[in-house]
Amino acid sequence: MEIFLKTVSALNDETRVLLLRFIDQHGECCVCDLQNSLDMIQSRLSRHLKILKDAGFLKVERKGTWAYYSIRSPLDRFRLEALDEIKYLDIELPKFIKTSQKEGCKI
Amino acid sequence: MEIFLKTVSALNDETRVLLLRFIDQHGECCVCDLQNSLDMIQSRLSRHLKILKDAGFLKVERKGTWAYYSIRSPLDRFRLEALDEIKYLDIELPKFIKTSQKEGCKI
DNA sequence: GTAATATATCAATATATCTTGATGTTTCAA
DNA sequence: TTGAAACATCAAGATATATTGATATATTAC
Repeated sequence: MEIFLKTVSALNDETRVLLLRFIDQHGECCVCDLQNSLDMIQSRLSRHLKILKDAGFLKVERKGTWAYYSIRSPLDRFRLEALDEIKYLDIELPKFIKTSQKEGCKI
Repeated sequence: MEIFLKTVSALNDETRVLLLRFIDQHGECCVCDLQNSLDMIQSRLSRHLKILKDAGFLKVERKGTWAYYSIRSPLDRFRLEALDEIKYLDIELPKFIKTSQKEGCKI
């Protein structure tokens, strides 16, 4: 029950649904990319990423000071279905603004 | 997005997960049956049933003063998956105490 | 009509969650 | 080792949600 509720409560926020959709669409993103692309302040973003990670949707890989978040794989059936459901929501997806590695981030 | 969040937030509560599981298991239940079986006060129950109904999981049929709640059919894919996920949670399901119609309810 | 029963809704309080700005931590480069 | 960048976490306030007891509505029996 606990795990189910953690999974569901992670989905229960518009910001996180957008994050999932965005990362699912674009693949691996670092936090500063997400900050730029989604126009969110860093603490807010960090919090939501943690919630999605703890709920089993995302994984992180650290490279130096960067943290790259991507969809965890494999996902179990229910999480996959959720992701699929989100894919077909009518969300206006912001453009991916990639700053990391290109010219440094300096957010 | 709104509908998805409504669906998900309906799932985001232990009481409602139990309710869904119970009604899914036993079929049509009236509120007083649920009160007896799940040992919940009526206002609390009524509120949660309304949330589940508004989120598309349940339907109500009124017979006289009784309100019979059951799983809405057909359910879309995501709601079905959610219900299925709930079915395999390790929930201790209370016994169904049927009072309605047998000898009147008088809760 | 009146009373009683089943259910729904409201109001108040308690609890959880989200947002923001400030502060910590880690890594890298000079 | 010092400074800067990327990220995480904390504290405070704002907002949302859950619980309870009280009240409202609707239906039935008399």
